[in-house]
Amino acid sequence: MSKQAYVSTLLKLFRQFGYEGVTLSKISQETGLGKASLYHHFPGGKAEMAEAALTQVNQWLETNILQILADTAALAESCETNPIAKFQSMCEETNRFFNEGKNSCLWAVFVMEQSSDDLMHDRIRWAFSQWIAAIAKVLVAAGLDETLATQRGEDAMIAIQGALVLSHGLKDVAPFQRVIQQLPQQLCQGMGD
Amino acid sequence: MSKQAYVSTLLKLFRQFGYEGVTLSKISQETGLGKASLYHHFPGGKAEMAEAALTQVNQWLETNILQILADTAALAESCETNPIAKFQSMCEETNRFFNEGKNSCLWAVFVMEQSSDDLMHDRIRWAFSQWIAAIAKVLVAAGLDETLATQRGEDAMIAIQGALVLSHGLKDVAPFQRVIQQLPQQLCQGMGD
DNA sequence: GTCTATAAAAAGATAGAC
DNA sequence: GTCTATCTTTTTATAGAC
Repeated sequence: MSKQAYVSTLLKLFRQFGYEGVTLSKISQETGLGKASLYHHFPGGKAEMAEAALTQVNQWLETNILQILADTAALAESCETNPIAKFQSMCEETNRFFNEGKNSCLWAVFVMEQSSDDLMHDRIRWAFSQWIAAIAKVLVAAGLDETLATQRGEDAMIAIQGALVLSHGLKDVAPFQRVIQQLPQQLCQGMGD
Repeated sequence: MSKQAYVSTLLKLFRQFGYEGVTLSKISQETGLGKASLYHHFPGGKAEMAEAALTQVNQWLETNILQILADTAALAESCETNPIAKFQSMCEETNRFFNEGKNSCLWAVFVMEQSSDDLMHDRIRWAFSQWIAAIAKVLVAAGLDETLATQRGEDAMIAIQGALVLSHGLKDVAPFQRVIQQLPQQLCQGMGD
């Protein structure tokens, strides 16, 4: 089992139970590693394990979301008039990442629990900001006003995070599914359609 | 110090740190009660304390939100054409309850953390459902299609919960403030205006 | 109703053998 | 790189005096 696989297990646990809800015993059980072995891979203990999980999420954001949105190749021309295709790709990735709404968001869990120290919280804030800015940049390139573009980026974040909370609360992924499906249109409303 | 005051302290702690993040030591510190005294008031221990906090939130919902929305007096006539005043009252109450966006939502924290047992989760699901249904009922009374009305109720929940998450993530209450301010209009869009 | 004292269990973390 | 064994601290919870 590779280190990446261990981190994936950590991510699964932390986003499911929160930082305080995860114990080394659970981690040991899920990874199959003894506690002492966990400290070999993560000398900083539980805190370092949570950081590793956060790193994986932020890397997912960079690789699978920010890159798509910032991509100026191929679709560039049509995107300038209507970037809906980019937002559809973004939503597909997001839907997959959150397992159709059944997973929770590590950022939300850590932030709501106030378990993250200043350094972690800064990295979470960075993630939210970057995602919003990347959406806004696409919309500005398509001709939208900058203030409105940023607002729509925020609204997209709000919709995704809120839908995850509601779907978990209702034990029904339908709200999340609806949000994911409507989001591209909403982001592009009033544009070249 | 009355029992209600203790429960308010419990609510403050649980929504700030989550179920697992709160320890009896913290509770003892914040309430000024010794641990043994806490068990006098809440024989069921930490689980019962969390239930009491949830009860207080759900009672707030019934008293300050559901009642306003279901109220058929006074404003009834004008509300039939445009219920925006009711939604403004709802948003004012919500804004106060969440301390302008600086508080988190106990439902969201418990649900995301998966700390709540089936019974608690059912009470949280009830809360979400009732709030959504109450909004939808107002909109239906004002002439909106039932399916669309329910969708708008869900969207309101999504907006509130998502804005809380984002505002905490960004350490900036502006997104929550904007959502609260825009919500009444959004709920009533396309109606008697 | 509150306290001191204490128990019992579980938590995070380390030493040292293999 | 993984393990067993152990340590320390913290946590939940209780007994019993006042």
